[in-house]
Amino acid sequence: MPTSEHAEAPASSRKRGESRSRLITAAAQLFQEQGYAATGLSEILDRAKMPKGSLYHHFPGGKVELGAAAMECAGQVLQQTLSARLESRGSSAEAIRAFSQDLAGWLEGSDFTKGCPVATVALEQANGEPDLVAAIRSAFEGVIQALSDQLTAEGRTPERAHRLATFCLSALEGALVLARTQRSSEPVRMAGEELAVLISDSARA
Amino acid sequence: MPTSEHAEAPASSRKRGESRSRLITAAAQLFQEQGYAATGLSEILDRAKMPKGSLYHHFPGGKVELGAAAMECAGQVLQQTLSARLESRGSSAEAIRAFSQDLAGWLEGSDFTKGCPVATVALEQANGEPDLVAAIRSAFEGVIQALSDQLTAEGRTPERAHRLATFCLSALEGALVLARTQRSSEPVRMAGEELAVLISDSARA
DNA sequence: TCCAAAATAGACCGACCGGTCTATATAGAC
DNA sequence: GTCTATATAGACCGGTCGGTCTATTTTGGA
Repeated sequence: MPTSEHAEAPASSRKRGESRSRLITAAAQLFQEQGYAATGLSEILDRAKMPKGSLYHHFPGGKVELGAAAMECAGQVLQQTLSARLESRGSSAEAIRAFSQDLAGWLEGSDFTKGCPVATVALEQANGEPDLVAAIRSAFEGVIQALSDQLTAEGRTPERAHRLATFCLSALEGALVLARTQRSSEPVRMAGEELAVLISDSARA
Repeated sequence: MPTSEHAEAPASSRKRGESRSRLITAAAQLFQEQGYAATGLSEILDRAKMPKGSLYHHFPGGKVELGAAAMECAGQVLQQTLSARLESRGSSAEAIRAFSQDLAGWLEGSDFTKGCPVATVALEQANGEPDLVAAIRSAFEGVIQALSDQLTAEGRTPERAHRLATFCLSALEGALVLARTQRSSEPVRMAGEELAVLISDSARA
């Protein structure tokens, strides 16, 4: 155990942060696999190996607050994965191709239990808890923005870039829906290919 | 057993069919709006104005059986709407454009409570009840097949047609997810436009 | 008309839901 | 060491869940 933890973050927040993030991770996984309503607090607590008291200590707002945190976290993972691809590959077309392979890998690696961590809750809560909707909206927005920025940097107009980025996310999200029901990552790989071609073509235009 | 059974549509099935379909319709609407797990039987019964006894009379398998019937019904609606567009418009590109406008209209007309009647349940039950998964899979398959047939008739190879049809459905499904969270039908209209262009281009190739 | 099947009606059940509450343990500040 | 957050721990609550069960009403064929 390190002797000094002071620096900028108070030492007392170390364990606090760890417990919080364990809860968020467990919740995000379960919501991703089976949705928000179908996931009971007891299930989350089991996976996080925590008592109920801790949950309501870290998230006084209960399930909704935890859900919002989980959506925010999931959105960041999505966005960071995409951003990493945008940096490592030069073009957005290649980044989308790689990103779709990431998604396909997630599907296969989880036996098709894990698609988009946000979409399941997005659909069932679209007209539900405002806090959840807000977190979900900003998660999607972040992904679109990241892609849109790159598309703009490649010479497209901001309007066209935003359209294209939204379309890419649409296609990948939908492909994840089909992929999970078909238990095949083919729709996602297909979508990645089609989008890469589309983006390349639109660059030439 | 009596030897009756005559004809194929006995009068006794009129009211029976009506009750069944009222339940299916109510269930399909609620599942579409808020998902399978979040919808209680009492809520379905309220909307259908039926007692619980009737539900278990028509659907001895309970919620799962009703859910499967609702998904099947919803899939047919989706497929018939698309098929109608495929017939009325000559080309698949125009049909997709019109179909996406249908979807956008559904969204706006319901204040964004109604997106794809199948997708919500598809995500939350992807690794859940097998009967539901089967109904959902065949619903999607029917839509893809209808579109794929038209694309093939227009001269594409069956493989290419199937790829393209899957991609179209992916893009529209994903667009519906974004549209509901953004409370705007723009993503759907955009997707329709992009797909129409894509299909037209692929015809020239 | 009469009757069995079909359909409606809803009370009732155990299980589990999200949430509250009190009690205990742990750790950093002084 | 002592004191006070902070965090862990889990019993407990009212409500609702899906599902079962027993009546009663309706209905169409004989």
